[in-house]
Amino acid sequence: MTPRDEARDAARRHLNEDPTLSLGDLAARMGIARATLHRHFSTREALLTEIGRASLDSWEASQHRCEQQAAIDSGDPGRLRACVEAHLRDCVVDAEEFGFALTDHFLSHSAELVERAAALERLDVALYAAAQQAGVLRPDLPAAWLSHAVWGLMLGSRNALRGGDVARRPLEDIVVSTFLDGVAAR
Amino acid sequence: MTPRDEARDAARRHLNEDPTLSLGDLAARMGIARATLHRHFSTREALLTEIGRASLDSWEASQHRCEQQAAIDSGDPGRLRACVEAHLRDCVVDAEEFGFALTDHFLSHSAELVERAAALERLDVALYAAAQQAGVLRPDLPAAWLSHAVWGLMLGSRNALRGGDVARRPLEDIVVSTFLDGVAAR
DNA sequence: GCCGCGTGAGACAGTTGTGTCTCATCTGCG
DNA sequence: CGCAGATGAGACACAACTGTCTCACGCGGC
Repeated sequence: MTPRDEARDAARRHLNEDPTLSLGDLAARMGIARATLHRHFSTREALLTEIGRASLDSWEASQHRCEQQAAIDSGDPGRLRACVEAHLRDCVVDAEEFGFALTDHFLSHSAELVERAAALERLDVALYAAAQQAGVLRPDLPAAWLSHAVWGLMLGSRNALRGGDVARRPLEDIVVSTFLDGVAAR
Repeated sequence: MTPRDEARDAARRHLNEDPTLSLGDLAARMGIARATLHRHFSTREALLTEIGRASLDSWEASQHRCEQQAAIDSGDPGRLRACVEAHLRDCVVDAEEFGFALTDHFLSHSAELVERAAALERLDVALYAAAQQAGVLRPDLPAAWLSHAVWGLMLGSRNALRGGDVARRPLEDIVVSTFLDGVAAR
């Protein structure tokens, strides 16, 4: 972990708290001089891009960890179901750590990041589609919608956590169960 | 509809497209002079607050329209279920029209709006809790979480729509069904 | 025609954030 | 000790946005 990476992670944590922080305020909270921040990241955009990359790295790592592509190729229902659930749990963690990036205006206009995110999202959609094919997920919903729903639930889980409305420990189960089973009584 | 209200709605539409618009760009897109915009709304905050109020008005109107308080008091499962569903559909419409307000940094820091939103949310949470009590919704999830989940699905539905991944017409059914029934095959 | 009102256009100053630069200080190492 | 590299502190210019002001124009009512 280079000093630059450490600075990036510290900046991410503080920006996750308050995305409106100016570089001056951010450096102050990080306990370093603004000049030092500029030495690591020449511009604000460079810093945000770096954080965005780290966020996509984490997303991609989750896809690899649950062997998403292999699960898709296998078509095995059990494997697909496990993959969906594991990925969902990772998403909750990412939402907690990178949440602000999900709605940041700059990040959602950076061509590089948008393109890479789109590629990762395509694999997620492929996973959902394969799970539908295998009878794991309902076939009557657009696979792309499932991806948007997960994204929304990520934001919701982050807010629930920050608002103190749901404890951290049961959160993942709650999100997974809400997504898969719905909230209606049966 | 006063000229001020018309200006507010026009501004809302354009800010919904691009929340980063400066007042100069916003006025240009509205086809009026920046000075005229300032005559209607003395500051940017005044404009945003006004839009935020309109958004909360719409939320409140939805609660009245489906007689939310009466449904809660009645404890009638059929009524509660209808109320939850109707409210959810209204939320999808609001997300489409006011979506940017859901993640706007200023709006989520305005004491007036935050307080009023909290009051409206309390009634929503009461609805969900009553629906749980009546056996309409699962009792094992925190009622506050249901409110966060709806909020997240609103954002997700807005994104799905803007991304062209889901058509407008089936969207409400999709959101309602995802929320209530979940996405797992059965 | 004349006047009042709202509007467009543009100038203006103030504020804030940003990026660059300089200089003093500190720290680790030879 | 002497030095190289990194850091903190602060000055500086620049850009963007904002809020205020003035002035000219056009349009409607009297």
